[in-house]
Amino acid sequence: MTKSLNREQIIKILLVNDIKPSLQRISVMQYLDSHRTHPSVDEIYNALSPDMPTLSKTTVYNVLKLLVSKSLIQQLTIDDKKVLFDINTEKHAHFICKRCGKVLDLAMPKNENETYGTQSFMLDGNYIEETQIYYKGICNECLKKINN
Amino acid sequence: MTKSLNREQIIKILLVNDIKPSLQRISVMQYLDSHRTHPSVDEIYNALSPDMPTLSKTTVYNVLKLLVSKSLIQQLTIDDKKVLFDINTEKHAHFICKRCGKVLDLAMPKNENETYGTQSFMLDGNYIEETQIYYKGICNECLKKINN
DNA sequence: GTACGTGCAAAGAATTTGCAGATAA
DNA sequence: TTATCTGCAAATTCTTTGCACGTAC
Repeated sequence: MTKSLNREQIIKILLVNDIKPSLQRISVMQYLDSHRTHPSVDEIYNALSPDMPTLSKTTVYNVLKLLVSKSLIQQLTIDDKKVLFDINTEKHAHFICKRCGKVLDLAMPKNENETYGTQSFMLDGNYIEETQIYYKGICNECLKKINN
Repeated sequence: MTKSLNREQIIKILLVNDIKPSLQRISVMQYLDSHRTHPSVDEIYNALSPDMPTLSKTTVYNVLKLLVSKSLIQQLTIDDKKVLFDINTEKHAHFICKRCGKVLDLAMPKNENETYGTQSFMLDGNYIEETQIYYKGICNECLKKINN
């Protein structure tokens, strides 16, 4: 379904959004595109660091902030310990397992898709730019473990 | 609509939930009941501290954690700077203004109420205990300011 | 007296800031 | 050159932990 973006496609996306395609920015985008696991700043930094020895965490913070401001990626606050990131594609809800901490993508509830995701709309006089649905509970796998 | 709870009612709620009604716990509950503004730990501490000089922030953290674990209050992670708390029991969505940081209650989107709020249900094999909807954008008042 | 509750001080973790050097148009 | 981008170190903020004292049944 979702196909990984190649380097050229990522550069194009950055350019279209008025972002200079530095190596660091391309790398963060590429990482988020190929790892749909809602990584934290730390995970992204630790993953990229080996191949980019001079990379600093500050830069990862800077890049992520920039990408969020351009709506290329989404910031998730579902985990109260750390902020997570998700490359913006199709609208979906997020589920966090209270036991193992894993974050999963789930479909948006039915009959709501028209108002959810990244498009903007007015609600009670407020301008809504973003909608996030967070589910919290116990995941499939943890349920099995508990029953054993 | 929503009526403020008196001290006796709060004590009863705590007792029913197997919580010893200490002065600190009553005070935090009472504060959350009478201030439906989604306060942070700091705001609660700063508000109660003058009348309870020995109160410590650790205790506020402890009390809030306990109340959340008993589902008497809800923890909101809509603001990526700090965790917020809400005693409001009726199902509703939350909106945060990206400009002024204010958090407002908004109605749940239509045709969804049956699955949202605090009741549990299964979804894709996962056990959902909690559902939160977060809207982010620019509030009514900030929109007016911008247009001036 | 035993278990529980509270609160101080310290530790820990996540994020931001200030600034200097590197890079690119 | 002139802006922007990067990254180190330090600072800041939020939250948790360890532990000792207090309190209640």
